Amino acid sequence: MTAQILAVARTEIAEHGGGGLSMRAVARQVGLVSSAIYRYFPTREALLTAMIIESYEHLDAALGRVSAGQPAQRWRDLAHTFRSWARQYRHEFQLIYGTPVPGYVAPPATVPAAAAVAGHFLAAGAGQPVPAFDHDALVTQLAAPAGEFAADPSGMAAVLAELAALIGVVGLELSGHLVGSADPADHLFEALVERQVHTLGLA
Amino acid sequence: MTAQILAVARTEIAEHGGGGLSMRAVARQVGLVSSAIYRYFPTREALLTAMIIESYEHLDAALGRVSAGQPAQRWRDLAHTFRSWARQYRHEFQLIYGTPVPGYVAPPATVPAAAAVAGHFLAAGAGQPVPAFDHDALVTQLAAPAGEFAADPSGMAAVLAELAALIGVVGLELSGHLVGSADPADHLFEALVERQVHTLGLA
DNA sequence: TGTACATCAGTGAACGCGCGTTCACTGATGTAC
DNA sequence: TGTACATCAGTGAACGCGCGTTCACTGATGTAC
Repeated sequence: MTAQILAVARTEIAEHGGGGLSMRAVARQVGLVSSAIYRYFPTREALLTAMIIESYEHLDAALGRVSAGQPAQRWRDLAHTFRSWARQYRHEFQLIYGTPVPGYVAPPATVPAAAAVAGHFLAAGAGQPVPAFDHDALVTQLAAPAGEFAADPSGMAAVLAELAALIGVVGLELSGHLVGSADPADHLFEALVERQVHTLGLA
Repeated sequence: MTAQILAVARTEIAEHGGGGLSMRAVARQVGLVSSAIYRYFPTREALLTAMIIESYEHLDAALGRVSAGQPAQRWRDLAHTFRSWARQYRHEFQLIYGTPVPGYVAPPATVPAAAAVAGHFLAAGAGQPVPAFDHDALVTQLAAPAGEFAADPSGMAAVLAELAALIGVVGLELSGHLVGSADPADHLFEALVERQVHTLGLA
C-alpha cells in the first residue's frame, strides 16, 4: 500500500510538480478516502520527503548502471546519463535540484541520498588535484568532506563546480531558457562535457 | 497604483516565492478589496508575467552598473554581481531561473528581458572563438543568434555554458545543496570564475 | 471448536481555510453644453 | 455658473473550488484461551 501511494505520488509529481502534490489527489487515485492516507504518511511534508529521497535513489540507480572504465569515458557516460534522466523525469529532477518547495525544509534524511548521487561524479572525477581549484582556502574548506569520499580536495571542488554546470545547463534546457539559442542542447552539452574532461584532467 | 501593486507583489514573492503569489494577498496588502486588483491585472498569470519581467530588468540593471574594463575583470565583476544579486533577491532569482511555476508558460514578452541579461555576459566573454566549443554542429546552430549579439558562435556557446555554471552553483548554494561541503560558497565561486576567465580566453 | 477480545485498515463527515474570478453596484471626479 | 452625463476606481457579496487535517466510527482479521 505504501508502495502504491509512492507510485501514485510519483505520477502526480510528474504531472503537477512537487509544489502541486496533494494528499487528497493521491488518496483519490490510489482508491482511498482522503483521510486514510494519513495512516501511511502523517503529513504532506512526510510524503514529500519520501518522494525526494526516492528521486535521489532513482537517479543514483541510473548512475549506478554506468559501467566502470577509463575516467574520461566514465565522466562522459555519467554526464549523459544524468541529462537523459533529467529529461525523462523532469519533475523529479526539479524536485531535487529546482526551487525548493515553498515552506519546505529538506530534513537530514535526504542528505545521504543526495551524497550518493554526487559520489558517482566524485569517484569518476575527483581522484587527482585540479590546478585551477587548488587554492588554499578552498582546499582547507573541503579537506574534511573530500576525505569522506577519498577524493582530492581541489578535485572535489572542481567536480562540484562541474556538477553544478551540468545541473545548470540541464535546468536551463528544461525550463526553456535555451529556446532561440542552443535548443536542442545536445551539441552544447557535448562540448561542455568535453571541456569538463579536459578541465578535470581526465583526458 | 499599478506600481504599488508591483511593489507589494515583489515583497510577497520575496516571502512566499512565485508559486505562492496570491491575488487576494496582494490586494489586501495594497489596501484594496480583492476584486479591485483585476482592474490592474486581468489575471494572476498577468501579474506573474509582470513580476518576471521586472526581475529580469532588476538583474539587468544591476549588471548594467558593472563598469567597463578589461574583459577578464569585467567577467569577474559580472559574475560576482550576479551572485550577489541572487543572494540578495533569492526568490526573484528563483522566479527567473528556478523551477517554472507549475502550469505557467512564460509568454514571449519575457524573452527580450531575458536576453538582455545574457547580453552582458556575451558582450564580456563571447568576443573571440573558444576552441573547446568550436565544433561544427554547435557553431552552425549558434550562427544566427550569435550574429544578433555580434558574438563569435563558439564564444557564445562557451558563454552560455559558463553562465549555466554560474546559475548552477548559485542555485545549489541557495537551495542548501552545498551545506556540508562548499558552503559558504565564496571560495568555490571565486575559483570557478577564475577557471572561466581562463576557459573563455580572457586572461 | 468456539467464544472474547484486540488490532488495525479504511470510512465519512466535518473543521476552517484561502483561493481566483465574476458581477451588479456606488460614488466621486471630470467633461460638455 | 449650473446642470446632465459619462467615466472609472473601488466595493461587497457571492460562485465554486480544493486543500490539509482531525475524529469518532465500522468491520474485518487475527490471536488467546
